[in-house]
Amino acid sequence: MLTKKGAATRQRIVDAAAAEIRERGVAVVTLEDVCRRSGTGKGQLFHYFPEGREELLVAVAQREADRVLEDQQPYLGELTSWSAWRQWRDAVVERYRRQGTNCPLGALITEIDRHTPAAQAVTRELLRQWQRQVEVGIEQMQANGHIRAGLDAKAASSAVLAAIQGGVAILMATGSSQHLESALDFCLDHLAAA
Amino acid sequence: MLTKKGAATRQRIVDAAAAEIRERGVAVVTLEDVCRRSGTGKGQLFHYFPEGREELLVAVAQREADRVLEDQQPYLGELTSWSAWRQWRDAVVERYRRQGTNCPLGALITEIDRHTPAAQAVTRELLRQWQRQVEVGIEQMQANGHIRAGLDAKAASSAVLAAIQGGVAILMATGSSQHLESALDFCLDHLAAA
DNA sequence: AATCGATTGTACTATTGAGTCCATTCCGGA
DNA sequence: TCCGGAATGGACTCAATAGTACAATCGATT
Repeated sequence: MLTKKGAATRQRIVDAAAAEIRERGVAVVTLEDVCRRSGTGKGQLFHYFPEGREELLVAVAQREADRVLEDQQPYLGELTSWSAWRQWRDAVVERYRRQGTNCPLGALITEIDRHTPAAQAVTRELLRQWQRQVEVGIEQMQANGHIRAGLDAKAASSAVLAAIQGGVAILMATGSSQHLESALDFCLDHLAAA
Repeated sequence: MLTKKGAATRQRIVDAAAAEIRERGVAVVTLEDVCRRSGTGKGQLFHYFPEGREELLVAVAQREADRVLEDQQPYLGELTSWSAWRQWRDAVVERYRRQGTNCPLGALITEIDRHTPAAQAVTRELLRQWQRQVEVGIEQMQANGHIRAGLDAKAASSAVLAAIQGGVAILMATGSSQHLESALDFCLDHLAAA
């Protein structure tokens, strides 16, 4: 029901849509743009995404969400020393700096979240996994005595996630990574003081 | 060139557009929806917003931006004691909780910022004023000895703004204000420790 | 009252873009 | 080789909506 060739075409469509959206914004990208860029036609697009545009956008959102976590590895998974935390911090800043003032995922969310529970699920799952990994990092630092054991790791990881999201949001709006850097440093300072 | 009656009509249009967008999302609101709700016609709309949809959206964004700061008063302007900071914190949480999972301003920004410098300016000006008021609050707390003088007020206010923005973003995505609260508490803790 | 610009209502146009249809081609297995 | 489902391409439909045209009305000023 889905040959190797078909899977490849489907992937080309998602890639093309993701690229178009990153470059020009979700609101202005049409299905024809996606077809042109992927070298396919409406036939294929609706063959692989029977629900049409919405279904394609969810697939793109999922792909972008996966990339977010991938781009933070291996640092995010190994937060066992202050130097590892700093490397992770730099990786996050660098990743979003490169992305510039476009936030494909953010734009997708504000556009489709309200209508499609599937898209909401993508967002929540991303946040959940991301925060969980930060939380594990904090617990490891507590285990080896670098952070006071009394600190609420869950609350602290919530704050770290919020700091990143906000820093990124401001980066999108202003083009400057200064807030993101200040916010992360502020969090690391407070963790180190604990 | 703009009578009292005309100004009132123009305002009705902006109000109607803002309400529709808050309730249903910017992507799905049409100019006819706005006309119907404001009791006007296309004629008026294009009379008062000759550039059409874009110009109207910028006006709505400006209005929403103004509300953001208004809703934090009088607390934001009087951050001279820890109890004032806590009241402000509660006002921010309450304000965004009420707004729920809709972020009219955020949605407007992701939809129109790329194309219209005017919209970018609205965002930046809001952030600038907001952060400046927080910074003043920190400086006041330093002046009366509640915060260590060595703290970099500009960096700290950047972090506070990012914490709020991120907390709000996560509130939009998940419906829970937990991250916003944790992030603000985390910031206040760190300020108090300084 | 006469005038003139501001204001208002509505019918109309032009475009765009999502989604459909269907004929054709490809390709792996019997 | 033949078959059937998967894959492909593109022309076509149809609805929605931004924006225009224009005639009618208001209301302040003289």
